[in-house]
Amino acid sequence: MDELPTTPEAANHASTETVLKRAGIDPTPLRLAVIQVLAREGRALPAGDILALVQDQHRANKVTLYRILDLFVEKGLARRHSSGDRALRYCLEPGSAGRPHCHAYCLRCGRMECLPGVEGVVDMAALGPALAMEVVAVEVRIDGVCAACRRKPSVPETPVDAGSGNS
Amino acid sequence: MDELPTTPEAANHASTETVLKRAGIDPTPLRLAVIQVLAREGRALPAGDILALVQDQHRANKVTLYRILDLFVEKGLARRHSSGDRALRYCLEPGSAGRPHCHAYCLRCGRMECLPGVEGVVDMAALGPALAMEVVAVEVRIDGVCAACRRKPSVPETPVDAGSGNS
DNA sequence: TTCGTCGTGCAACTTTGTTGCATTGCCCGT
DNA sequence: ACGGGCAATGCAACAAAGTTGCACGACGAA
Repeated sequence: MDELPTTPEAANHASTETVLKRAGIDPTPLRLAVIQVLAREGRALPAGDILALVQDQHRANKVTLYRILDLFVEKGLARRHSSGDRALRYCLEPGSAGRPHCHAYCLRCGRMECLPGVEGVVDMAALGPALAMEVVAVEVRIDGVCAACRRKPSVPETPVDAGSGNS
Repeated sequence: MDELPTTPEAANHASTETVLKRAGIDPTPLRLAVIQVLAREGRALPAGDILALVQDQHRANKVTLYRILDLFVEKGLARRHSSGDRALRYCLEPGSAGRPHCHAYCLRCGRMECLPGVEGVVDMAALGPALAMEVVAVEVRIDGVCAACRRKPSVPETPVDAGSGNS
């Protein structure tokens, strides 16, 4: 299947090329590299990280990367999300199109994992009355400390906001 | 009452000064101006907007503003949120401390309104299995077009991201 | 061939936020 | 009153993320 699975073995040239073509995107080497990085990582990455990973194989410019990411977002292949830090993050739409998903952001290591879809998680009716809005998207982000980081000796590394001089 | 109500008439000097003191913050003129702007607006504002509003009354420097906002966040008076655009936004904790709330972000005019608390809106259990995380905060943002903007003739001004929606 | 378009690159720029350091004013102990 | 220290603020320079303008090469169509 070429439904953009995010498992590593699926991040091969053939399937990603098909995905690009079906989205109406010319599958250039750089675009293939970008989508393969996104598929391989399977989580929301800041553009800088994507660039670094792509540059492992290709000479690539950040402007071109931003343009490719914009194109992916515009064509519905990828999604742009805000994390707790300053950089926007990009991830593939896992599974079929248009199904938004939540994210888990680790305040300590900065990883942002994709979680299942937002349906059944957010009760839109619960905020319906206050929400006289035509809803386009729902962004849900869980901030916390991931399992891997909790196992670590908890070095206070001031990831986003922590100990900036308490009192 | 000095519980940080966000109604305009409550954004007076006396109540905000009390709020600051009770949070252990020395109520300087600038800090009072900042918290009064936040209380008066009652929504999540980017630092740039806050600075502009504060500067209507005070000479103020952006560095000082950022430090004041950091202090408010650290003391639990205000919250920092990411909007669809690049700037972080700040709003007061409406009501009592520690109760997080959702936001509605208008893609057209950029206003970000505060909505009721997140309890009852996000079903944490629904993503519990996938979430081996110590949860620190939950950020919920509804992106869409607010009622006021829908009534307008809909100038296509591509404010942040428009067409990035569902497929 | 020539033209136009597309993909990419480079440099310069903008926006947002941060850091380092100086200045001011207040409190406190003497 | 005096002087030291500290908290609050300001200024300038910096830093990171992202954007804009323009150039250049490849490639297909006329």
